[in-house]
Amino acid sequence: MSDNIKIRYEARAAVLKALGHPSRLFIVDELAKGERCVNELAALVGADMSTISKHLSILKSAGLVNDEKRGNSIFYRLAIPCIVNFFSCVESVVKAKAQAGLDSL
Amino acid sequence: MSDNIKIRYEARAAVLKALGHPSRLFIVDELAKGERCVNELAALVGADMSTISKHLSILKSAGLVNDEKRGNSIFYRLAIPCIVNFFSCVESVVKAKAQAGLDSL
DNA sequence: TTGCTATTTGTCAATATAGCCAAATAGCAA
DNA sequence: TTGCTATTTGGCTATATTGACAAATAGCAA
Repeated sequence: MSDNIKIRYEARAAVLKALGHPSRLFIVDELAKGERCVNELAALVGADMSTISKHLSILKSAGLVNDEKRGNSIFYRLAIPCIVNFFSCVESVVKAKAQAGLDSL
Repeated sequence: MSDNIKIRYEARAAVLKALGHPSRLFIVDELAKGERCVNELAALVGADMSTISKHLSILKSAGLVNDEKRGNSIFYRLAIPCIVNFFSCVESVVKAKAQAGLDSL
């Protein structure tokens, strides 16, 4: 793999890596419904707000979400909504895998 | 997040996590063109065959690839080709991020 | 059998990630 | 100002990942 290609795949992998955590995936799904503040997301996920804040900063670094401060809350929203279109394909992988598991019984 | 929902998001995240590595992403892209054996992929990526083998086992555990032994080679192929459709969206995230970087200069 | 090739698995060190608590920061309200 | 809420950041430990080398396994060919 040449350096150029490597850099390109690293950039793409960073996006997928950011999505590769259950809480972050849940957050993205939630933001697909509309903007949410950190507080709300922390309650929905059921984790410490500092933990959610760090997850959001990972999503933001990956370019997946934007934030906007209003009052003393910070609202996050999806930067690129097409992300959500992929989830049905991911789900088909999960389902095919589950089916393969059943087949082997 | 209820236990049920948590388990569902963990399953989805596992798929995305498997894609969240440059070498594995490259492998998936390569397999989108057709089946390849470990040997070929190791040469293309430029890494030790044992390293590629482990990457492939991660992709396989995630349900993203299948393998078939023929002769003394093992050929891998994509299990669920829709994965590739997502890459254009990932690319748009990467590009938007790059543009945002330029804007801030 | 022996030798050769392809692949996987075990081990290990370096590195990265996750999540909690505590502390720092910022805005609003009294 | 003080206090309250929302959020981020620092520090920490536990855990997971990566990738190389060596060793084990399997199939083919002589």
